[in-house]
Amino acid sequence: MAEDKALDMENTNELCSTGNFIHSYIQEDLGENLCKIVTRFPPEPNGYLHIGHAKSICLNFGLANVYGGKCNLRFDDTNPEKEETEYVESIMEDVKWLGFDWEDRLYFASSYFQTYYEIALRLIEEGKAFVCDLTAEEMREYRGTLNSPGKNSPYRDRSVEENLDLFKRMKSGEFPDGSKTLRAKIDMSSPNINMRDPVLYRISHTPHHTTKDEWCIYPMYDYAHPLEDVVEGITHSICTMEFEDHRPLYDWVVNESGLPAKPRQIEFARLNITNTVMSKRKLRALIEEGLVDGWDDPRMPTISGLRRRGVTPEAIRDFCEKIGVSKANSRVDNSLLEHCIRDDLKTKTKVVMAVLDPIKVVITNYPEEQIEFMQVENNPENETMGTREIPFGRELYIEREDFMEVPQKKFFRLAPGKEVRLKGAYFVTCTDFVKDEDGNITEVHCTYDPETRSGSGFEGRKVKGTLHWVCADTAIAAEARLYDSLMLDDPEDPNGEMVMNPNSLEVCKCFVEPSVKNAKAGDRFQFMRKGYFCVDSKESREDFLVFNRIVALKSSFKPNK
RNA sequence: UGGGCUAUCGCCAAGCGGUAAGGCACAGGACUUUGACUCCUGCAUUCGCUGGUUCGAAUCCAGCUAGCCCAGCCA
Repeated sequence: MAEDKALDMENTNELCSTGNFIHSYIQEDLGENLCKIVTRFPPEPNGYLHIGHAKSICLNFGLANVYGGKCNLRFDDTNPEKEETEYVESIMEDVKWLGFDWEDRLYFASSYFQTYYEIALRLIEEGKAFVCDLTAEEMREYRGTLNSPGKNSPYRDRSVEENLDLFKRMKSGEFPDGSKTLRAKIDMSSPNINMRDPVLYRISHTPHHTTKDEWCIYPMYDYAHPLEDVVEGITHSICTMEFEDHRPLYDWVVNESGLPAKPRQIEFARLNITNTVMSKRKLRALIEEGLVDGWDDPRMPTISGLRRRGVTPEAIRDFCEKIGVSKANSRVDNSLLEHCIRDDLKTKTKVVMAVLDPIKVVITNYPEEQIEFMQVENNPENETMGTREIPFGRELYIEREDFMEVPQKKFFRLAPGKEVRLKGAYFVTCTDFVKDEDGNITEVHCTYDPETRSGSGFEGRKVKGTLHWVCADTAIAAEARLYDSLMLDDPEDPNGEMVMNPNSLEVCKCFVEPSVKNAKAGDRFQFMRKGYFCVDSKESREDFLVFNRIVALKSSFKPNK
């Protein structure tokens, strides 16, 4: 036991130098009488999780893990108008998929409704809360403005008895939505608007996703959240910056709760990524307007979209680690996410050949009807993945962009008279090509040099370019979906308009080598020189594979414009 | 014109009074049967600005400036 503790301290000391500011806060607290921390991830089940939530998940579960504490999953379901069971299910699936485990600590704010109610009753008895009859509009007027203080509600001085009576009747359903609220009695002249007698409870007769019509009064976030934390014994309540102004109210509720726990609220800056829409409101609108194929459209920055796209949880976790945590507004470059994805996939995917934009190649000196099998490594960087055999024949497909009738300078690929290596096969030299009446190239003719067979040890001469290819007779026709990193034309449109980038999805009729024939939904590959791909889990069929490009490979080749 | 927060390389981000970590991006070069990967090399005499304290300041003090958040019976 003592040993464990010593080990823990050693770990935390190490973290001192590399951790973010939250680590220092926790270490301060740990130094006093705290020996274990408890954090929580508290989503409202009103939509699907996105990569911004992943940052919070990694932070909360990660912190608990580092300090030998626990992290709860808690649904902040205090607003029946927005919440649905579909969302709680998807959120649980996503958190699990990301690799985190809340064990038996799954909580719902809604399961504490009775507790909140009892505490509210006590607050009323202590003269710290009152029932207010002001309409929403009147309340806004009484609240004052950013620059001027508010004034007390005319209902502020009701007697304890009257308040108790009214609040109980609110609960029993006697009053319509919006007719009354329960408010904290704090300070209408506070420079912090959150402290100007904030609403604690409102009336809503909308059925709730778990409690159905059991309640018609619902606690507000500012009242419920601190209580949830106190009840669960949360030590560090980590949230985003916009709640910083709410902290005095959070602390007020914690103190008035009468419960011993004293959670500390810590705020950090939410995640923004270049070219990426992160507003839940906008993501929902995209779906409602039918601009995307649901929450899991592979272009979406949702966890389910990233998953369907083929991004791994490891890559997302690595990304969340690399971006750091601070209080400064920031926008992380999308290239960092892409880097994390490639970095994770490079040693764990099989490298296969697929031609996305095919042009036929005829090896004129190769025997007709002949097929030979070439052995290639499944992943040159990971020998444990073994080798496979791929067929080679007289007619092949190569990438249209790998041939140029008039090559630009430093073009290492095929052009009349030029020799290249076909990966895993032979050197071929372009001797001729065929054009149709519109001037489009329809066929490239080459000769091959039998001496140069891959693996033969041929050293006679070198070529600069190596092309991927597939054998025309045995190739499998498939579909590849390429995604532009820009989903919306202008993700930060100041007017909030959402216009899809017309190139956000490009569908290619492609050919893949026969070895991928039995690929299953979710299987990932590197298509040599083209990027990482994943078999689509929704639309791929056994007899017609559909691949999503997860991310392209980097390239220093600059095509002339 | 109230309150809160933030400001270190193109983008993130360490730094906590002893003389600017790291990652991404980018640029060169080596290697290469992926123009990928890998490997080298380069990339802030300077920390929003101006003063001050100090032997010494990104770090302390003062004053500015800029950006973000707050006036839901949303979270």
